[in-house]
Amino acid sequence: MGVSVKEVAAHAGVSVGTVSNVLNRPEHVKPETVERVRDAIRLLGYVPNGAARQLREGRSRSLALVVLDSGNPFFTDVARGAEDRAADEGLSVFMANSDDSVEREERHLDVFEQQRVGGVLISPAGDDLSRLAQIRAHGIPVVLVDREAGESAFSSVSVDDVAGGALAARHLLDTGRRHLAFVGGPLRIRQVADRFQGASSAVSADPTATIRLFGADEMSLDEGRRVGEALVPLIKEGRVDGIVAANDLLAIGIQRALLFAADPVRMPEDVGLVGYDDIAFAASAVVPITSVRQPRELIGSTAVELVLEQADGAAEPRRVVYKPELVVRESTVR
Amino acid sequence: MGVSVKEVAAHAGVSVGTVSNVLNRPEHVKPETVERVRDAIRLLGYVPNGAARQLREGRSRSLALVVLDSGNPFFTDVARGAEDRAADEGLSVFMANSDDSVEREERHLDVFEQQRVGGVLISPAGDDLSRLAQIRAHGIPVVLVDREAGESAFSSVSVDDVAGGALAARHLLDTGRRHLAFVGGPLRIRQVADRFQGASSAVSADPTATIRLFGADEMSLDEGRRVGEALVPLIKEGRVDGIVAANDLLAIGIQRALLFAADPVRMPEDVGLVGYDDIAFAASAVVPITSVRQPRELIGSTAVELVLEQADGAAEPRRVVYKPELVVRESTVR
DNA sequence: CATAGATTTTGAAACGATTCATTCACGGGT
DNA sequence: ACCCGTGAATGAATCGTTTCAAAATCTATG
Repeated sequence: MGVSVKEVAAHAGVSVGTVSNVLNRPEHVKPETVERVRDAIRLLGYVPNGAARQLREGRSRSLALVVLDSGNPFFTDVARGAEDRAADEGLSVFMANSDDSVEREERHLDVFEQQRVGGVLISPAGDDLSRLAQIRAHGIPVVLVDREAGESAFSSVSVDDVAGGALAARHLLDTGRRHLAFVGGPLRIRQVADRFQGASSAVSADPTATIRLFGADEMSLDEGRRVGEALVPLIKEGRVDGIVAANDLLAIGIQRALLFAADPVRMPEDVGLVGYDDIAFAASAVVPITSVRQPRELIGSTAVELVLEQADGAAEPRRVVYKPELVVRESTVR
Repeated sequence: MGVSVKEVAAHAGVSVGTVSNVLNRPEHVKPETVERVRDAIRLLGYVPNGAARQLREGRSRSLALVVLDSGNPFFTDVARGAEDRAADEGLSVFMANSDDSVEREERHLDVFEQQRVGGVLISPAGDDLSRLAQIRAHGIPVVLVDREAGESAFSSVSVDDVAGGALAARHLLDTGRRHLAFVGGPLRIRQVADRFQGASSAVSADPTATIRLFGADEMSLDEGRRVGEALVPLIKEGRVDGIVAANDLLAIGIQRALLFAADPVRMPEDVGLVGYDDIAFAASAVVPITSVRQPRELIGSTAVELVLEQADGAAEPRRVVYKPELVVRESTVR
């Protein structure tokens, strides 16, 4: 069926060892021979068998990336960053989508573990990291993405959501707002809780300012619209003049509700709005929305970095935490 | 380093062959022995080495899915359909993103070919299918997704864009509109050209109706807004009363421009709007947008089906073409 | 021209699972 | 007591690569 080194070797009149050397250490082979072997490879259409190579080498030339939602641009960008960094190293990245399901995640991890991938970058679906500990115990480096390692001794790359929440709130205060609303939920999602905490602490630093939590059942457009409708009268009465949304979908929903109310709210005059994540839709909303941006590609490339660290030399696990950044648009200033 | 069948066999007091049988054909092994071997596996934390298995078996238990844009919900859903169907077969799916770049695609295909995946599902980036022909020549089934095979003898799964365009236009005509605008471009994208052609032919069947093409440089929100602004006066003058957008991003941009014009256009009263793809944002637009939906998960599962056909028994390549479906919302009827 | 040293090339062993022809064990029938 | 059949278990051969000690070849030098 397939063409193997053996055929190539025969065709080029050399030994299999030499073919392998041409493939992996051409500088140790006489240029003339390299030429001859390469010709044979081309002629026969030889493609090395990854399984055999991997079996011999013990570890594979690829990394696994398991994300919660492959449709989320956040993860798309993380993936891009990871792939680019991995390519520098001659590694490839297999991406898998757990879709927030623990079983799907489990299935993918099984495959990757059997495949003996060189490392796993994962944004875990549940709270149980024991499976990951197992994988690491089998010698495969694991790096948590967008989640701090906490007690567990994993390397991790994450973004400081407390700082992000503070950034958003402080910007609203700095632009003259005094009574903020934080929209987000459910609070059991750590990211949401952290962002709220950050916003709260920024507000409490200013005795003239207040903040109030408006719970959301999910982080969606429609939920944003629902909450937005409830906010309209409060804004009209001057009891809310700034809104921090826990993500951009909520923010967009909120904006729609405000702008399309029977008696529309003006933005940024009557109220300032800050979203979170800086998705593409935030920039092209009716009134472009100020948003907190996470260094997405950087997260991906750093994650690969940490996997590599763990791989060669069992370095100490490291936890990298990036600071988010504010992208100011017309929803808060003109 | 790793635990292999050998250790498991030793620990359970059986031969390696028996361990393998427990893994693959437990019904041929005495229940008592199965038990003993399973205990040993659990105790030692044995994980089969996929590379070794694959080397011996010749082909891998996984499929590759290469998409143009992993952020596009279309492909996310295709992937889900493919994964589910593959899981039924005990196969896993590795997803890779070519990001519309021929080199990225090339890199991924190299890896997959070396990995000897069981099949490749791909939405190719360029027009050159020779690399894919090569892969197939090496015994790996290839199925084109969202692109017809044309001359080439590949299996393919696609959706009839001509029918989709016709569906959109006819719906506008059926709801009383007479003068349509088709917004989309560039026309070298086959999908766009087909949709336009379908819309045109539907219109030409009705002598009282007209259709006019409004070119777009890209299929984005902002471009939609730009074209939308140009459409406002035409609608006001009654020279356009129905719009077919080549995708939902354009449609959303157009809607924004119309609703936020100095003298806003009413929808659906003054104009009807139909988008294409039925992305989530279409349903939650300010005025929810009627859209043409493609059977996305079905496309994925069918693609896997076709790969399997090609794999066992070298069946004739098949081309499956699905009909799209119209999802009616408030942008065309109240 | 002999030889040490450097450069190339060789080919067998190893990686870990599956396969399959062969051997083993155990009853039942005569 | 013997033979046969059936179900269970064995283990050597195999897949395609990489590695590395050893062999072969070449180069420079005395």
